[in-house]
Formats: sequence, C-alpha cells, structure tokens
Amino acid sequence: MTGERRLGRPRSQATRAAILAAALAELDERGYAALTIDGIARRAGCGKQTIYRWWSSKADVVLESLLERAETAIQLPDEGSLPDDLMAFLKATFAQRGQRPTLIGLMAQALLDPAFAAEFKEKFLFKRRDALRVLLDRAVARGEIAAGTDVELLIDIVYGVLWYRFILEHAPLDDELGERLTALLIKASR
Amino acid sequence: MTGERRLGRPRSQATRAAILAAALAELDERGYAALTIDGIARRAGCGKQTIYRWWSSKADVVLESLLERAETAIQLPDEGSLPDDLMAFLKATFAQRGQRPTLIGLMAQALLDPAFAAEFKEKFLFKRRDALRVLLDRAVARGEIAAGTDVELLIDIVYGVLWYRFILEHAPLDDELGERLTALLIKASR
Amino acid sequence: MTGERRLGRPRSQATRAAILAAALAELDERGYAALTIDGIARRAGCGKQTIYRWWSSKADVVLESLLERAETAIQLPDEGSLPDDLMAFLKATFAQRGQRPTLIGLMAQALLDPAFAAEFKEKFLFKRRDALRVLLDRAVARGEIAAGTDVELLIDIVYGVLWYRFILEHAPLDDELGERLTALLIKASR
Amino acid sequence: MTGERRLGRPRSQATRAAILAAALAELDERGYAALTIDGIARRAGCGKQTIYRWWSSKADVVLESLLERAETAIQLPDEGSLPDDLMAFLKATFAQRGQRPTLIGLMAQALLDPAFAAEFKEKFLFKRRDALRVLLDRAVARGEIAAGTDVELLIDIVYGVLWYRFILEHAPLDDELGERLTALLIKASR
DNA sequence: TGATAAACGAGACGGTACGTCGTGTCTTCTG
DNA sequence: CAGAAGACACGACGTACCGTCTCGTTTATCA
Repeated sequence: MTGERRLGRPRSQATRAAILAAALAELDERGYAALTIDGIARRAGCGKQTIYRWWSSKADVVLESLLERAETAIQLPDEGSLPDDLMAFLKATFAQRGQRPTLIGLMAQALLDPAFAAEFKEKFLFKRRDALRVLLDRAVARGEIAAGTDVELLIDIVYGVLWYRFILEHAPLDDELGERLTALLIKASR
Repeated sequence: MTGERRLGRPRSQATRAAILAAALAELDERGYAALTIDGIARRAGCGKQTIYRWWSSKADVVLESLLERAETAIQLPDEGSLPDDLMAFLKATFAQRGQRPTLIGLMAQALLDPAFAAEFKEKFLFKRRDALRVLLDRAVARGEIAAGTDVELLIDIVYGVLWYRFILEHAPLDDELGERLTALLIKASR
Repeated sequence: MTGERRLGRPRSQATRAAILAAALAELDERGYAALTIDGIARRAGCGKQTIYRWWSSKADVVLESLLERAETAIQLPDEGSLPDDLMAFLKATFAQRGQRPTLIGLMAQALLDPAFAAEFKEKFLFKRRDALRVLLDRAVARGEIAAGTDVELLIDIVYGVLWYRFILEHAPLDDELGERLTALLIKASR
Repeated sequence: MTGERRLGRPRSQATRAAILAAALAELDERGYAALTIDGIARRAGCGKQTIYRWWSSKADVVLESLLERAETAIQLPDEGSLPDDLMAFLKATFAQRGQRPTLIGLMAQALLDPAFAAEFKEKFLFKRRDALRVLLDRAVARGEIAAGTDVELLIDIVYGVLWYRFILEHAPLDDELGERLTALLIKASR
C-alpha cells in the first residue's frame, strides 16, 4: 500500500540536498542572473543530468530551495483584531526582506517562463494570498469590515504595494508602511 | 553655436529606425524571451556592433522602441473631479494591455539587471508615477481628499495593484476594477 | 592494466574523422587562407567547442589531417647507392606537390605562431630531416661521402632548396633538379 | 614637362612617413601577427582611408617600410675572388638578422596572399638573387667556377639554406655556416 | 547470489548566442 | 580634394551554457 517502491537505485537524498544547498550558495555569491545549471552541478559535485532528472529549470531548483527554508514559512497570526492581525502579518512578511535577491530572481523567471509562472503562483504567491484571506475573512465574520467588501481587492492592494515597493525600492518596506496601509484598508472597508 | 556637430560620419538615423522596428517585430513574432541581438541585427540588416554602439542591452533597445510608440504616451486627463480623473487615467492605462508581453519582458530584465532597472524606472515607471501624482495633488488642492493624505502611498496602491494583476493575471484589469479602486481610494482619503 | 579508461563520455571518433575530413575539403575548395573554424564545424556538422576541445588552432587541425593522409607518409628508399637513394627520395618528395596549398598554409601559420611552429617542426619537418639523415649516414658508412662531411648542412641544402622553390615557384621541382642536386651534393662531399 | 602634377591637394609626405613609422613601431612592439590597419592608423594619427588609398594591405605597408630602412640595402662586394665575395655577401646578409620578425611576417603574408607574393618577390627576393648572380657570373668570367655551372641552382642553394635556417631556427646563421657553404659551393662548381 | 534496473559522476556532444575584433567602405567636416 | 574622424555592414573569433548523450559505477529490488 504505502509501497510505490520503484525499481532500481533510489533517488539520493544527499545529492538532492547538495543541489539545493549549492543553488542557494551560488545565488548568494553571484546573484540569480548568474546562476547556471553547470555551476550548480559543479558546486554540488553532481552531474547535470541529475538536476535535469528532478527539476525542469534552474528556477524550479531555486523555488524548491526557497520553500525548504524555515524562514519562508507563512505565519498566520491571530491577535483578535484585524489591525493587530494585519500588522503582525506584514511584520512577518517584511522580516523576509533578506530573501529579496532570490524572490526577485524567481519573479523574473516567472515573467519570462509561463510554465514556471504557474508553479510559482501555485506554490508560493497564492499560498500567501490564501493566508491573508483567512485574516480578512475572519474580520468580516467579526464585523470589523463591511460584509460586501471586495476582499480580493484588499489582498491585491496589500501584495500589490508590497511587490511594487519590493521591486522598485523607491520606498521602504517598514513598520510605518504597515501602519499606514492597515489604517487605510480599515478606513476604506468599514 | 548650438552646433555640437561631432566629428566623423554621423549616426545613421535610418539604421537606428530599422533596429527599433526590427526589435518590435521580433518581439511581436517571437516574444521577449526569444529576442536576441543577433536576431535584431539580422532583421534590421545591420551589424551587431552598431547595436552595441548605441545600446547596452537588448532591454535597452526594447525600452527605446517602446517609448517611441505613440500609444505609450501618458495621458493626463482633467475631468474636474478626482473620481473622473482617476477613471480616465486607469482606462487609458488599461487600454495599453496589448503591450503586456513587452512590458513584462522589460520588467523581467529590470529584475535581473540593476543598471537597466535604473533606466526603466527613470524613463518609464517614475514618469507614470509623476503623472498620477499630478492628478492627486490637484485633488488635494480642490479639497477632495484630506490634506494630510499620504499621496505616495496612494500611488503605490494604484500601480501596485495594476502591476500585480498585470503580472499574475489572476484577475482582470478592467473598468470594474477601475471603479472599485477609485471608490476605495476616495473613501480612504476623505 | 593498460586501461586508462577516462571518466565520462568518450571522445567521438566519428566526429574526429568528420572534422579532419571537413578541414581537408574546405582546404581543397577554398584554400588555407579562407579556412575558418566556423566553416569546418558547419561542414563537419559539429559544434565549434568540439574542435576547440581537441585542437588549439585551425593549423593544428590541418596538420593532423595532413599527417593522416597516406600519401604524406615518408618513403625511406634503399637502392644501394647514395645517388639512387637520393633520387628516389627526391622523386617521392616531389610527388607530393599536390599538397602545396596545404603545406604552404601550414608554413604560413608556423611563421605567424611560434607554438604551432614548434609542433610543425616536431611532427613534420624534423621527421623528414631524420629520414634524409638516415640516407646520408648510410652513405658515410659506405664511404660514398667523406667521413668529415657536414651532414646537417647537406640536409639544409636539400630541404632549403626544396622549400625555397616550393615557396617562390620561380623554378620547377622536377627530376632534372633532382639529378643536378644529387650530382652537386656528391661532388661536394667526396 | 617634369610636371605630372596631379590635380587637388597633394599627398601628405608627413602622413606617409608617420604611417611607415607607425607600422615599424607596432611591428617591434607587438609582432607581425598582431599588426592591424586600425592599429597603424591609430598610432600614426591618421584615418584608415588614407592607408587604404595608398597601400593594398598591411604587408604592403610593411614591405615599403622595410625597403626604406637603410640597413636593408643590398651590399654588392667586390673582393676579387669568389670565396671572399661570397663571405662578404653572406656576412652582410646575416647582419640583417634583426629584421627577422619583419621578414618572417612578410614571408607569411606572401604565403597566404599571391598578389603580395608577387610584389615581395619582385621588390625584395629577386633583387637579392640578382645581386648574388652578379657575384657568381663574375666568378664564371674569371674561371673560378666551371662554365657550365648551373648558377641558378647555386643561388637557390644559398638562399634556400638561408631562408630554411632563418625560418626553422634549428641552426645558426653565422660565419661558420658562411665558410662551410662557400667551401662546399666552390668545391662543387670547380 | 546473481540478474535487472534505475540513479549517479563525469564529461563529450550539437547547438545558439554572446560580446569583441578587424576588415574595407562610407559619409561627414576641416584645412 | 586629401585627410581625420568615426559610423557602418560584415563575418570570424573564442567562450559560456544549454539540454542531451554515452560511458563506467553504485545501490537498490526481485527472482
């Protein structure tokens, strides 16, 4: 039942880990644009084929590396009120600024490659939308925001502003932004 | 006096135009990711060197092509009230959805290449922010929105939502979005 | 034991042969000066990298092609007397006049590139000197030429005249030259 | 009468000299293989067109530079006897060893380019043959060498050995070679 | 225990585009 | 009208990665 044991030599978990680690290391040292499959393989001490066997692109490798990082996990706060929940959520999100190079690279890849875009949305972007939706739905249930409120638009505003500033870097992603954004959303949705 | 006539053979305007046209044609036929300098040169009937002499990357060529297209010009409506101005502005912006592949490609390049990012911001993104700021400042002057309103945040919300939906394509960029966004911003800024 | 099996995919002998053949074909059709690595790769149906992996220059490829041609093999006659040996040797050498374009090209490359010059001397020019030296040493042993004769100078004379006429083409490389040169050398070395 | 004054601005002798000097300087600093028309023009402070107007190739420029050098002039000794004449001639020739890089480069160009080869022979190589022929004809007239001697072959031997050693550098071009070659030729031609 | 089967490292392969270099021609202004 | 300046079309250069392939080797399961 649990079976599914495939024939032949099983996938090497050590190699898998080495590849993910190598990808992150290359990313840190050289940046996303300079990432190459050759380079990852060389650093991981594995053959290129092994990478191609399990991932479809370098972005795929990076996405998996990213998702394995503990700090990328989504926090779902429950502070009792929307403003507090939102602030906690935004603070947790802002705290991941260190991932910028990686996230920016993945977004670039998503823009250039529709297949990867689908995967990036499914495994990353939409998961975060889902988390935020939980907070907002809770607020609707509590009556903190009006029943007819377009929750999807609120989500778009939060992530739209976040990504827009994340990409352009013309203004900071800090607590002050969190407070102003929270205040604005609540005022707009009462 | 105004002179500034440089020495030597002057830059060929015909070649410049051929290159920009070739870039747009390649873009339409094959998409941004498949653009190559070789391909542009071949189609334009010019040497690669000539492209490298005047532009620093393929994104640079594409950006200039794009800026020369009349339809990329920024509309600055003046309808007399903020809601009308905003709707007109958003409608004009949404009308450029056909440029999506190009704009997405340029954004991808900006994410991968900081030098190009700076240029893209200066020549494209910030020009649009400036236009929107004019509308909002006008509304502040007219008392339509509160004096202390964080105009920059409003701009970030508009363009944040626009780009976020533009990139993810999880929801349409249409008049209904325009109306809801306008309503929300006005409610939040009174 | 003799093993030495290298790791990884072994070198493709088919590709090696295709490259050498393509080089000779290009040489015949277009001449040495018009040879290009691009052209050889195109005709051989291989990537340029494959050529660069195994040879350091186009001259290197051509030299190897040449050395594989059966007709480039050195004949070592043993007719019993120096005049007969020399005539046989010269006839065999003159018979390779068809290789002129190739040899001239290789010599040109040797003049321009010291690294290739060393290789050309080692693998081609000195091998021929060695063969001729065998003939002359034999003649010394038989007493046909004086014991103190400067054999190296005789070799220089033979190959000097040959190459000089080969290059300048101001006089033929034919049997009459062979006879006169033989006679002169013998008269001078008695 | 002497006229032949062409119309328009006359050729600039200063520029001509600058180009020839620049060619020699580049030759000395970088070697023949690295010579470029661009480089010569840059160093001479002239336009490339000016070079193309008056010379047909870089080899052409170099040949003219070489021929203008005083030390390249042919010495025609008249010592009274063939051995002395020959030795003097060879000594004078050997004394030009410093020109090796230039001469080797010109010879390489001659091998690659038949048009230049013709010019090189006419203006350089055959002039030297002519000079040597004068010496040898004088010796025939004096009865130092037999009347039926193949003078052309003797010339080929002298220049063949010289160029062969000059190119291969496997043995020196020195007085000892001069003496041995002289002795050999005289013994062979009595 | 040995056959079978897949994963793995290594690295060669056919390709494509890169960005640079040099060529020989052209187009402008200056002397 | 020669000459400097330098832009131009062209085409080869040698390199970097791509994604695939072909080896020998390793590590499992199954008969």
